[in-house]
Amino acid sequence: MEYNFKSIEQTWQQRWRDEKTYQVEIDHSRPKCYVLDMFPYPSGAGLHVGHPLGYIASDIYSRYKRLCGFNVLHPMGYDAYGLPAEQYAIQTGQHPAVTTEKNIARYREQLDRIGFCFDWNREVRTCEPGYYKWTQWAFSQMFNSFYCNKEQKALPISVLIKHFETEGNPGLDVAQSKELRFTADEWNSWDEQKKQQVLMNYRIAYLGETMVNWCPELGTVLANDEVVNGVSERGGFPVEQRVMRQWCLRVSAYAQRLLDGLETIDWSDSIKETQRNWIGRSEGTEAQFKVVPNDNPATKDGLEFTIFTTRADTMFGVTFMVLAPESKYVQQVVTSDKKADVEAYLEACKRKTERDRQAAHEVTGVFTGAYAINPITGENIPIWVAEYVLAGYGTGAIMAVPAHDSRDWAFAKHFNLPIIPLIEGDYDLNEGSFDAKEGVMMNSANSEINLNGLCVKDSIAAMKKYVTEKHLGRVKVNYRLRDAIFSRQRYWGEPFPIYYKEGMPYTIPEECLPLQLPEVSDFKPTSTGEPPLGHATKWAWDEKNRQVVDKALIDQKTVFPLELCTMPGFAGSSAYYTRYTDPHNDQALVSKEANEYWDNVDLYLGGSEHATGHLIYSRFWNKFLKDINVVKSEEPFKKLINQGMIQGSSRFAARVSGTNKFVSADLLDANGCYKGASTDPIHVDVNFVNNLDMDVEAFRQWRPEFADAEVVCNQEGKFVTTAAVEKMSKSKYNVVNPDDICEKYGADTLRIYEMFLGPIEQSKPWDTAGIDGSFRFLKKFWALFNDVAAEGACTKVTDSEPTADNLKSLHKLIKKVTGDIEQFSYNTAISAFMVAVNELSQQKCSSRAILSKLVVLIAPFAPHIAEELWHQLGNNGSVCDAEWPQFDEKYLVESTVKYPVQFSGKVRFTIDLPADADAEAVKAAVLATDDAKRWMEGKELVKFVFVPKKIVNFVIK
RNA sequence: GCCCUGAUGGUGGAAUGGUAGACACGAGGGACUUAAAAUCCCUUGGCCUUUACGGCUGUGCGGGUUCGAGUCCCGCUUGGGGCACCA
Repeated sequence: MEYNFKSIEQTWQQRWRDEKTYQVEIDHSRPKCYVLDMFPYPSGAGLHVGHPLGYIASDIYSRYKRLCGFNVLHPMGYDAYGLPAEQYAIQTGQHPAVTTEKNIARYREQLDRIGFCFDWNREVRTCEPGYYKWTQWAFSQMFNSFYCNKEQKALPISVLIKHFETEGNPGLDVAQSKELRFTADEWNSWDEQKKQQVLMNYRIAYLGETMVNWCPELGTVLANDEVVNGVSERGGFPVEQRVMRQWCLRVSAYAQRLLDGLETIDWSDSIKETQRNWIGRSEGTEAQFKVVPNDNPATKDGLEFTIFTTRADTMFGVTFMVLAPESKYVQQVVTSDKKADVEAYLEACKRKTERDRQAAHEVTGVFTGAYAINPITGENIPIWVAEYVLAGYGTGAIMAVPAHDSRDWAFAKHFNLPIIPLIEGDYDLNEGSFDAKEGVMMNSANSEINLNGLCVKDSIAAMKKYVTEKHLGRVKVNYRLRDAIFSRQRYWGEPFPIYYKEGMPYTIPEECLPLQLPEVSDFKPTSTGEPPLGHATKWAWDEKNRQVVDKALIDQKTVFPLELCTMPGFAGSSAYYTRYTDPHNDQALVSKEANEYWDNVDLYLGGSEHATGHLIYSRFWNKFLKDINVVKSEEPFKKLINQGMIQGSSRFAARVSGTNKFVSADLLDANGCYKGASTDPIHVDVNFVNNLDMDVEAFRQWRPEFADAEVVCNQEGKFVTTAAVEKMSKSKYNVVNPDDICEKYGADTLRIYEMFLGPIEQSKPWDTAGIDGSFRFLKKFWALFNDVAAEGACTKVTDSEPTADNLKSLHKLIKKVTGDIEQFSYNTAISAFMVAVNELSQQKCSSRAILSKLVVLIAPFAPHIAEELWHQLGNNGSVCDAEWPQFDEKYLVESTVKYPVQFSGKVRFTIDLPADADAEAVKAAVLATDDAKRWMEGKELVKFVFVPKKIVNFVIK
């Protein structure tokens, strides 16, 4: 019987569907294991062979865990809302709901062919009302919460209101947009609108007037992680800074918890480091500087401002101060004679885009005419304004120490300001500053404090203590992490459950969710920032009747306008892992029971490109859900593996420049010229190139302009192309479709080959040529059971007793494969299979006992062939419910072991020794050999090293 | 500039500090076949003398630790990624 992968795979995929083999339920008799893939955007291009890489890896792990007795949750769904889906819809001129539906169907079809063990009963789609109800619900919860720094958790906003009513806000330690001061009496005297305004300062989901990344081309604002090098991540369109009223999530309140949590999870160092950089914790000191009164009225009554520094030790070297152009202190300190200069400078700064500012790096600035008093030295130091100081970080003001900060140094040099060295050592301050946080202090003493002679680390500590005790400032931690901008002026996203009464936002009652996305006449974004939901006619909230009504009714007393923006892509993807554990629940995001059992994700697979986006937002979202007692774990993803990208391997045909003449690459000279004429490499479709040999006929048929091209082949009549590794993409004609591979080789071969390609975390190019090896392996595997020439199933299997060699091969394999799967080293596991299959076929192993275990071992990797053989062997049920074979050391014990024997580091001979021999016995046995006698002659034994089963080593003199 | 990662044959890649190059592709040679496909066997890091089951050399470069280093330490070169006028 031949290995007919096509019918095997069809049969079993159908049976898995019919018998709901992969449907799982809570089962308290078994431990759970939650294995998750990052769900895909159903893009219009469909899957290429790179996409399933992570899915295959997680599928193997899921199947393995199931065989080990775990109740495995392995779901899949679609991240269908958001920019990519909408952009695709706009490009194709169709409604995003239609294209999304179509793309999902295509994705599903492609995924099904590969034989995954997803529980499709738990599928979620972020764009379905039953799903986004809970995205909206979570948003409402955030709106109705604030973050208490003392308890380090979110609390209901009602707690805060109660506090305001009785004590006002002094003494509160909460996360806030800006510092406010008011008493209980003041609070109680305010009207509803004013109270709502104040509360907005504390809500976790809040409406803020902030500087945002506005992308005119996409017609929407973008979060920081969606902007790369000043252009949009999607599309690469320019992004400008604008102040807009936007919904924001107070992610920054969770900065410390996001940082601390990294210590508790099993993620790669690089991705943790990326998140640490993104959070950007910086511990330093805030210090107050008094402004010397000048002719600016604001300075009359002892104006002071606060700076932030990580180098408190350098306060003796401050020679000037710098304010950010946007700092409110600029207007308050500037003297009348400098006012015009300063205004001109601020105007010039405003005109620059974020991108100009990032790229230019020129030294610019202007003197305000004002002076501040250095609290340590008492000296007057000039206050400048310069754009190198950022308003958004720290306090927007710095003390400049040009001797030990390169930016301050460049500024001082440019404007000829004094530079005072504070650290001993031979560095040249004419060349640059000495920035390193090391060395011994000097020039740093007054009557109260003396840092001279201390090292930098100690003097930072000493100065912090001094500043705190003298009430000159305080220890302060700053984070780079900003609040997430949560509004998008786009159509295809979750509507906010928000309506506006007297200009202030209110949430739609929980029972009325979901608030469904309305139909609109035109869903395209506008460059002015008017959201497409503005076109919706039935888009107003009737507060009394608790329903969505026509906008025309807004004149009525109880009908109010609804929010027009929608939520960003990451809204729906932030808590989807929780929803999978209880996907059909319409009473809660997740039931207590489901969360108690399934808890968080044990293994999460996905690309590292989400390090500063989804993986931060999800962690934030989960922490919030924990604070409001919806989930029990602090972290959503215990272990994370970032699969590498599969790159394309492009092929090029050389075309003589300016002609339609193609020349085989081996006929070109070293400069790529053919008979003196230069050539250009032209992308050709990899699907009609075998290795480097191009099918000329297929090439001619490929595109009409090549149909009558002149093609010069080499002497053997072949046309040779050149190759290069590039991103897999349509425009490079290097896309390989998994469907084609499944058609030609089968899903099992595809799975094996993708895993065999290399470590899953590494990026590597796809090369279809190598797949034959994996296909051959499965054919050999099949041939262990079936005589290909004969009729009938499992004709080669007998009930004979396994031999010692059979058992050894099997148990060696069990040990290796088990260990490798646990470590996600699938490529080496497959190598071990190849070795084992070769050994067993050489041994002519026919033992049912051995072979049925072999089938279980291969099941995670090649489930279809495993299922087929499992049944041919006469088993009932699915191989999925078999038991993972246990490894037994006793079959591996060898009677003798070959040892390489070295004398003083050099290998000289090998010797057979009993496997259980101890060091003394080995030493005696080796020394008794003729070789050893020769090497030992006239020498003295200095040291003897014996590593069991590894090596025997004599050091002689 | 700071931080994280990687560098091993023609290629993808193996190697708890213990015989570097497993396994696979490709290439070369051979068997079977009218032929092709499929299958099977041998060779395959480099360089020497081929008389061998032979010698030398070899994991980006330069040092070090060790009886022994691809692996550990120090200093470089270089690819990839992150952060960045963040005080």
